[in-house]
Amino acid sequence: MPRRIDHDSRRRRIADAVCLLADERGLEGVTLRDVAARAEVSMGAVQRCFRTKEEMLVFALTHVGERITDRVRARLAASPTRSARVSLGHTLAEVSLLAEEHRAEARVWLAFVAQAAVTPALGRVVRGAYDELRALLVRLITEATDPPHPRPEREADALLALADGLTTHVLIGRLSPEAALEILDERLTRLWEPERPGTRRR
Amino acid sequence: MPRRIDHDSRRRRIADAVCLLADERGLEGVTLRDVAARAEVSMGAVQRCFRTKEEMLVFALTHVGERITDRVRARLAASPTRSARVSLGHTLAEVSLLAEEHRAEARVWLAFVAQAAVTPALGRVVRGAYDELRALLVRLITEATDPPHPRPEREADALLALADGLTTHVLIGRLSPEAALEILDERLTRLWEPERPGTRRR
DNA sequence: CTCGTTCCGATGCGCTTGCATCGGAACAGT
DNA sequence: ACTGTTCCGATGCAAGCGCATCGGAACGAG
Repeated sequence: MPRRIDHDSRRRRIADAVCLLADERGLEGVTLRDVAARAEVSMGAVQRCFRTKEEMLVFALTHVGERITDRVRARLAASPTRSARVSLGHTLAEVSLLAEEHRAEARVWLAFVAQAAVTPALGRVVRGAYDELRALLVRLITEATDPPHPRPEREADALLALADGLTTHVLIGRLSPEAALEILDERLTRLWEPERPGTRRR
Repeated sequence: MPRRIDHDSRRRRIADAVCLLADERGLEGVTLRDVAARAEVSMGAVQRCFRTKEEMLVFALTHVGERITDRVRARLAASPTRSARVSLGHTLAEVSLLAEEHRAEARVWLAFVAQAAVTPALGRVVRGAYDELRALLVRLITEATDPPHPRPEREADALLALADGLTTHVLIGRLSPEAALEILDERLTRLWEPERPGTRRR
């Protein structure tokens, strides 16, 4: 048997390097050479781990996606005693990557999402991550409302889109994280208001 | 005097070519040569119009941004008789670029926004476009609500972020344009409901 | 120790990139 | 017709790209 190398850890290491570079210069700034340098491995090692650049990007994207969804789940599991409303709020804040220390992750995610709109392979991964988050939100919404929300899926889609948009606007410097949190919170508050069409309309 | 060339129209022609390519392959697929070919001019012409590639991208981004804001304004001006609620709805739908024929524009915008998070020059342009749209929304919200909305700016930010997020999710194939419209519409309906905290909360 | 196998660093190839250069085409004024 | 000015197509260049190749290092089994 030949020498033992932990491929998985190396792949993760490379994925982290991809994220670092994508955060600094965007996805187009990610080249095999620079990735290898950042991961402190040779180009040959990178090529052994991933047959093509796209394969590497897909892996890195999956890696980030899992890190995010895992963190969201963990945060949820860590405080099961809170009210459903608070859980939902914390979950959404986590999804929005508003914390300062996750800003880089948010930039990377945004870069990947944009590319995912034109690269099918990336699109599948991105959709997978969102599907997972949505399922989680659906569950939270159902648990949190009494009587149960009539369309938790629709509500989850709305919240997910809002969180995403807020992240983007924070990233381009148009919104402060605090403002984004406020908006998210206000939106959640309305979740517990019954619909009353026909009032105060011009 | 030398031969007369309409620089502005050529610049716009080149900007359109940039958008076409960005739509197909993302921003990294935009190269000077391909742009020149798509615009059916020589590379020399492109270089004469824009000193650097970044200058070209900034111009193209500005071009798209103006096209979008202009269209939104036009749609608003074209039907001043409608109720404020309807105007707001149409405006937001336009901002979200949900119409099939604007899908390409949406992809281009998303690509630029993602890059804007790491390229200051692009960031300024993107922020400018959003500022304009926000001002417009603030005005519409103020006009549409009675009594006047207490924080129209915050509301405008929320709507803008939601519209943006919805656009993104439509682009990656997670939401149908119809679903996005529904979410937008429901969100608008709630604009006319008074806040009633404390009800039906678990 | 000697294989047999697995791994990878170095190197190079073919191509593309953004950008600089420049000779000459295209005109307006005289 | 000549000149002066403005423009641009073609070409070249250094750098960087993704990827293929391969000799030898590293190690376990016998």
